[in-house]
Amino acid sequence: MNKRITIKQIAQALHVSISTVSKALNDSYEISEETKKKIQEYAKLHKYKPNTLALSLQNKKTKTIGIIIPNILTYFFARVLRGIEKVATEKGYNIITCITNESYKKEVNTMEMLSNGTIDGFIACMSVETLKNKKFEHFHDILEDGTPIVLYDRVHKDINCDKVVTDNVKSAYKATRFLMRSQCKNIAVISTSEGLSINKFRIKGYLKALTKYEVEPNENLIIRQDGEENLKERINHMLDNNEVDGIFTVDEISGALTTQVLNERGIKIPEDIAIIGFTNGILSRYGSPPLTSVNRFAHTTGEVAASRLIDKLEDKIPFDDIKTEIIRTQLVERDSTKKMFIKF
Amino acid sequence: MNKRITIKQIAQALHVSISTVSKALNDSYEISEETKKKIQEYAKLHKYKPNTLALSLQNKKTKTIGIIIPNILTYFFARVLRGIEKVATEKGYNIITCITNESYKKEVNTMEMLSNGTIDGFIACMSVETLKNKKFEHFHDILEDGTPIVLYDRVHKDINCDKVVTDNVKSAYKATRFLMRSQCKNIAVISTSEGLSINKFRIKGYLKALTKYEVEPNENLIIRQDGEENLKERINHMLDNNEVDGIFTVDEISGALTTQVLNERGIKIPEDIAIIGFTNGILSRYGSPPLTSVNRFAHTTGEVAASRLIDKLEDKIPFDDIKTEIIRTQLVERDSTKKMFIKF
DNA sequence: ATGAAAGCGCTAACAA
DNA sequence: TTGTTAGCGCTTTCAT
Repeated sequence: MNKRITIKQIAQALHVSISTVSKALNDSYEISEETKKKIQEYAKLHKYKPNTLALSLQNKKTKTIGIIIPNILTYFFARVLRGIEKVATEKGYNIITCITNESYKKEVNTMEMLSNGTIDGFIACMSVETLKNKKFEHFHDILEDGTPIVLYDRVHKDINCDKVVTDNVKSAYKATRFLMRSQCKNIAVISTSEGLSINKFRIKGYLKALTKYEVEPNENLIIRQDGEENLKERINHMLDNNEVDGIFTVDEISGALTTQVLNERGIKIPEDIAIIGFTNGILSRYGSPPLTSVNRFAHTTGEVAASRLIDKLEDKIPFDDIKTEIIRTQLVERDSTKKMFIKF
Repeated sequence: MNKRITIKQIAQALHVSISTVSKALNDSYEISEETKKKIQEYAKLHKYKPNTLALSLQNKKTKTIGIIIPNILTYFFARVLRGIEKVATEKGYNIITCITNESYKKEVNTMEMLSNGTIDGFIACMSVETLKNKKFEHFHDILEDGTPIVLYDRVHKDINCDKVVTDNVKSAYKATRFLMRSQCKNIAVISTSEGLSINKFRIKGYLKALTKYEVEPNENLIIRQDGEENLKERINHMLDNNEVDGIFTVDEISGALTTQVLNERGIKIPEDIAIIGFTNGILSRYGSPPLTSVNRFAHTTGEVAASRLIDKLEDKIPFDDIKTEIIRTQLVERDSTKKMFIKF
């Protein structure tokens, strides 16, 4: 079935040696124009394509990098992937993408599987499970083998490798301050997937802003939970029992769900309650109303991670030159926040 | 740097031959329990892992499949990928994902690149560009080489391979009929990315439903265009000049944008105007209000495609047994349509 | 029970 | 200018 032609077959057909064919196809100066031409034409005619596997085996380089993604349905990760993909392609690398579905086991399996010659390096984001249980053995093993890893978004100090992250505390601080400046007095915060330290950092930023501007934090205005079950009920409950005029939603889903609740209650956004979101994704952009939110430059995150890894693979950076890159965020103003500001 | 141990090194260390090691590691009956144990222990101790590349070169099978995705930010595709990923993993296959960004050139390049030993088969969705220009040479070439391809979502009859698709006409027909049953008299339809035949089929289904129930199609109620620029303006314009009480939006973005327009105009959904969407994704689910829509079972699409391909790779189906699988759709009722129905 | 040798497709040092 | 040979890491006959 497989009709792919090999160098050997060309050699036989043309009555030359294998190495002559190899050299001719690589346009070596050693080969006469005449035979070169003959061989190249024959190769073209028969659609010769070098076998990537054989080449990789030879060079000990596969020119492909492994990407570990916890959940491809998360818009942020999909955009990171795109960023990675872009620079990988530019630099002639393939990517092999694996989705862990937030499972520790899957993460370990795939990473072990790939680190046997299939890939030159990893760009990875840990699963929630891995992070919770702090089981990092597989990362240590792989790094020890000399395979570079760049971690993005979710990281941990116990893993000594390159990292690309968002400054969550600072960004949340700025978001909260923005609400305060636009005259919100009672600001709530909502966070799902509370298991992630990332989200904890965001709440930290929120608290920091309150403290800084001398607002007493109110635990009744802080909703933290793991999934999205009952979230709308909890929000309703909070609104029933508290005065709220601004809500900082720490992830996309929370933002969308909060919008739904406010709309259902007939509350005007932003006049009655303003909303500010985090991770400016599709839900923020296409919501009703579109949400003001903290834009995370997912694409840049992917680009930076890929560049860093490839530079390492190509020995432009020594293996043990470890760095953590912090990707800035930017507030994108849309219709869910008020336009009048207090200076302070 | 790379400390990965090879079979050869084990052989040297233990003063046995390479083939003995190979056999021992594969638990061959030819090797004495004693040496087997010795070798296996040594291998374990030194974390020996067989080199995947070498194995693939030998077997002429890589156990990896190439996935071509036009745009990873499209929720539908991301979900298909997940479905593929799931069955691939179950059956011991890796996937190597490539994003074409709807570019013909990128599609050709990556597919050619991969079809040289790197992958055993493809699961692909053509770029818009490819489909528009009807340039299918690369598919023909690859199929001719004996590399199987399963096409999903966007297909063309000139490519003779397995396909997994949605019945767009029928689904659109049902969606439109649903609106009519819920007492909508003047139903508009909105479609972006009109370049795709898929969307044309959906409009066809809409027209079919109208005709069937003796409603005269009105061109003023049909918006078709390629991107999302000015879409909101056009919708507003349509609403200014026509009586409309139901809108069928043929893709997720149209649905979200239509919702925004209606909300901005203070039009009540579904009392004044009902909306029904297509491709039940994140925007429909988390919109305000959540949209009733045609659910496309993206996950199933991916699963079916992967199963089919792998069956072929493992010779459970002959290469030239070609089939087109049609994945059914299902209407998911949410808050954007009325609950009262007319029987007809 | 163990080992030598050939080969998967290719490159590269060395010989001719 | 062309060819021979060894080797990348591994499996698999075929000897021993």
